[in-house]
Amino acid sequence: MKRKVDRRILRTRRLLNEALLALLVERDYENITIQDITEQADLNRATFYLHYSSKEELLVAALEEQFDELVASIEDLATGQPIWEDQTPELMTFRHVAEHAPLYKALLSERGTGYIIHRIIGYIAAYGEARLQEELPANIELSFPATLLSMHAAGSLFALVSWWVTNDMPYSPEYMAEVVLRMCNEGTRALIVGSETAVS
Amino acid sequence: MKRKVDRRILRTRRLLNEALLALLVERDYENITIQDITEQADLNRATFYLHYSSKEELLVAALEEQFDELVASIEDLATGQPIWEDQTPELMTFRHVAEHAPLYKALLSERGTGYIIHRIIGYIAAYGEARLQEELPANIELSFPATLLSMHAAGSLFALVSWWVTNDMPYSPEYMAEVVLRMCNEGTRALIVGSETAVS
DNA sequence: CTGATTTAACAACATTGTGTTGATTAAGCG
DNA sequence: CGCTTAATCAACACAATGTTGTTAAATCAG
Repeated sequence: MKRKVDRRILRTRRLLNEALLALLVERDYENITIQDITEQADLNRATFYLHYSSKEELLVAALEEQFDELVASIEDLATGQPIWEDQTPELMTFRHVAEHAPLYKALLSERGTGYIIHRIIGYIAAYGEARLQEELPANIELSFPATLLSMHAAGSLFALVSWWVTNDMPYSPEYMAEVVLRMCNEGTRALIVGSETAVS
Repeated sequence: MKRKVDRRILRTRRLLNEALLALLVERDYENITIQDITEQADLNRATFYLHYSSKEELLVAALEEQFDELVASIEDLATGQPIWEDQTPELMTFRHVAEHAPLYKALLSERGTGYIIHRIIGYIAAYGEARLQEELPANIELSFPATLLSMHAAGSLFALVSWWVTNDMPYSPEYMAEVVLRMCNEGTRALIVGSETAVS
């Protein structure tokens, strides 16, 4: 049943994997060619195509390995003894990203894969932040930086719009807008200091 | 001050713009070459380089035009008479996306520019949804689909992590995790039907 | 351990896209 | 009208792609 995987295959995939991650740190993803990867890994370029059909496929494989490592450490938390009680998955995530900062920075920053996505989310966030500063009266202040709040809302809106249009718009625009508004507004309310409920 | 732009320049840019958007609907962004674009626009390939230095630059220009159209319609709302009171920017956004569905679907779907981003957000959302179903007792139900809630949280987490690592981690992981948790949890609480506060 | 079989790795190939050049044509501007 | 400059065209060297058939190495049966 469980056929032994050829040692060469494992070795080659690992080499390609490491080569891509190494190159990602020092160069934009878009500017990394398959030639570069195989050259870095000291493999023939044709060998690449025996394992992956595109750069994207390799990147996904490499990333999933990274994520699985993160998820595994989170799962360990669930089963094992919690060292500190405040070790939430969210905190683990930020710690994990900090640990592999060069990689994630290369991957998520301006000139990486998500160039356009970044622009879109940034565009939404900038608009939201401007609107926030207009609408917030002077006597109300936020307990968190407005930028974080804007990024939160922009990310949520982007993800939901993206999911919605990709899945052929299974709900009406009105319904989706209501969901976004309620989720973001309730979250926002928690961060406002000095609102009328606080003046008890 | 305001020098008149040569009519030929405007014409060429508009043609390139339209050509790219037209091609985006029927082909993946990655598989569209500059040759294709100029061919579709009936322009010489060298002409492209007189205006843009890369495909990405053209795409950004084309998208910003789209967005500006959306923002303009929102701004109209703010100054003009509101036809219906419930026309929020969020609703306008979903309507705008629905109107240009083929373009946005091509742009945001699996095989578009944001292939990797999509995978990452999807990965986070799937994990979150699984965790949600585990932790939610049977007697508590959501007033919205769990998938929407997961996408909301995943989008928020992604945007914040992305912003954080891109800006060289200006806050501690602990602080960031607290922000994410509070914003998302408060939003989530609003969507839960049957929690103890509701059983008054 | 050994030979037969499988298949990964390789070198070489034709093809396609890129980015730039310099000379020519033609459209817009005052 | 004449000046300016955008667009065209042909040609270029270069880089990356994806696919050949061949060679070498790992696996497995006996």
